[in-house]
Amino acid sequence: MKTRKFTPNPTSLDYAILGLLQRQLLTGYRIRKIFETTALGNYSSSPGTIYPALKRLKKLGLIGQGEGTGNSKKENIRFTITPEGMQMLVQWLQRPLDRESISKQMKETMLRFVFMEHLLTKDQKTGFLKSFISETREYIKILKSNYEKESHRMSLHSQLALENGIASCRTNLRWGRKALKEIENH
Amino acid sequence: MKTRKFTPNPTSLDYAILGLLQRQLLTGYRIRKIFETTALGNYSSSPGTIYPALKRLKKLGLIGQGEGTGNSKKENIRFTITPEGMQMLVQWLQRPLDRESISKQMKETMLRFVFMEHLLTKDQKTGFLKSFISETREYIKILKSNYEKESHRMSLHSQLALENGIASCRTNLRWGRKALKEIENH
DNA sequence: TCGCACATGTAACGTGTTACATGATTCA
DNA sequence: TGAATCATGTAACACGTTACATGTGCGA
Repeated sequence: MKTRKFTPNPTSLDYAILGLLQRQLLTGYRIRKIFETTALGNYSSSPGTIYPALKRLKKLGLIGQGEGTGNSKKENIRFTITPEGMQMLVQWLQRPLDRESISKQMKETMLRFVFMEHLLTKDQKTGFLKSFISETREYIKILKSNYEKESHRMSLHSQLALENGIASCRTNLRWGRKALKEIENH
Repeated sequence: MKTRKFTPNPTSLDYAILGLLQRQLLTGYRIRKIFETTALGNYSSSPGTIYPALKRLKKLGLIGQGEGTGNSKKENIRFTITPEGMQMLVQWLQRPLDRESISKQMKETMLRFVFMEHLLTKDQKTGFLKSFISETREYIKILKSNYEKESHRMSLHSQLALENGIASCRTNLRWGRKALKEIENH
């Protein structure tokens, strides 16, 4: 619903790829396998998704080809992130958190949290978490007042669903506080 | 990643619309407003999403036009769900829960939970929750063993992200047990 | 040598997003 | 009368999904 520019911004998937490439050189296939098998792999691993994404990232100059250290054709470890790609990634990581980030885009938010570890300063990271905490607290308030005002009018299942939403946010809030502590003590 | 038929199945959005229409007659605009304002509104409310969706649901015979009780042009309360639409909706509600439902598609799963209230039998509803509970428990086990095996190799932020995932699942598990109790006692 | 995992791609298709357009009704 | 909201739509575009195609290298 946000007004975005028509010139297409990188997708969440694009950032996920950049984030992976920031730490290690990978082939398209490796990236697919990571999305397929790991917990972060919230994204599709199908070739029809990954290869076109790599293509457009390359066209935008955000990634480049690292020449295969190529004895066999196998380990042609391929893609590298470019300085421009790095800049893009960091910009994404630095975006302020809003309501959507914690209500509808928690997975993307967690991804940002993971990727920022080696790319942002300690202050930026604790700032991120503090903002996460306050936004979440705020959101819980809204959900709760909503619950109190409407629950008598809501059906049982709707009530329970809303309770689930509130409980999830509370869990996130606790997690945020814990994470903040751990990061503050190095 | 599931092998789906090429003939397009209804989207999650389509089911959301059917679910709303099951309880009340609504105009396209009303539906948009619901998606825009309510907690369930995980879906886009833009006209470019809703009106084409309504069009295709109508073409599939899943919804129909209720003639406006039309004094003014305003409240031409429009769309109704057809028997075929009802059948589709119920089939969706009855789908067995799998790992994806509780790991990646929690919002859709909650939506199903809300819509099944008046459409499934008590046994079906408790069955749904029992299945939800056991799938979630199973998934937590996997995440935990993953954590124990890998955490020493993982970076701090990755560890914390995984902890968030586990905590979320635990919250869902607790919620499931609570919901089950409430539904079992009428 | 048979099959499987590795590895990369592409074409067709449907859907959501953005952006723009139009007109009616309500209310200040 | 003019602004805001109600109400419906469409065109261009980009993206993900499905399905198919192709070829290499390795181990049984």
